[in-house]
Amino acid sequence: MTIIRNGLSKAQDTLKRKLITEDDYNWKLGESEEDESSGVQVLKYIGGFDISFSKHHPSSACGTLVVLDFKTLNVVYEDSSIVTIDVPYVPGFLAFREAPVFVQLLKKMQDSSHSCYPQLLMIDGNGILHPRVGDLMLLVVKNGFGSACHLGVLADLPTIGVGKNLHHVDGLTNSRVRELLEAEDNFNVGFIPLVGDSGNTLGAALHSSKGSFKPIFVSVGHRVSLASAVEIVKRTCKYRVPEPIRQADIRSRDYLRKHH
DNA sequence: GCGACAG
DNA sequence: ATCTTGTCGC
Repeated sequence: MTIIRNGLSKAQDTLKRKLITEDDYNWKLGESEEDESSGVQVLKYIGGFDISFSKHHPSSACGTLVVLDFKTLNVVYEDSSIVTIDVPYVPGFLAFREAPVFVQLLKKMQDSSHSCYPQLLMIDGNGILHPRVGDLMLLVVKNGFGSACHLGVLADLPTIGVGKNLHHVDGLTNSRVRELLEAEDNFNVGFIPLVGDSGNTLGAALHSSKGSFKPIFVSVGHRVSLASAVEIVKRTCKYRVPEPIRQADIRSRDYLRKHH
């Protein structure tokens, strides 16, 4: 197992060299006034990706890519694919299971020059809120490289990582996060920065919808800042899980049920 | 040594 | 991730 982890870590480090953790895109969030009429690009198409697995066939799964209209949150594109996944799940290396299907679905959309190709993707898993994988050429590793980072680099698209559970890393534990959330002295507008023992801000915990005490964990995937990521996630939450991910989740499960 | 460990 | 019914509440 340790030999496997070493190989996966090395592959992760290679991709990590391309990671960008700041805003790097040519559109805006389309606040109100200066929208489309002013000529600037506005964020319109947000993609969501998820995989569901079969109960009796653990190696067969369904990957689903959806695209939603940022403003209406309507699903404007959907594509699912049944695949065989033999790569085992190893904590810290989730992306290696998801990457093949993800790339296949995205490439299909790209090749067909679809009009609603996503400007940004939301991934169910973490971004830089992820365990260290070792030093990178003597450089200090400032953050991890979760599946949202991994898929973002592969697609060369901005990505946001959204976890439903906390992956304990850099001293961040459920009890620690609970303390931070309860100590709402930081009456931040709904989210708490997650600062690890290293002093780095790895993500944010936020109560995304009214009826959920359980937070979601947002972190930078690729080519977006944490501030932008949080803002975008907030705007796409009708329920606890942001719509792009929720829709991909629901539809991948449905598709798998119908076709297996 | 033991437990923890995204989906 | 997946195994799973009802149930309490807005």
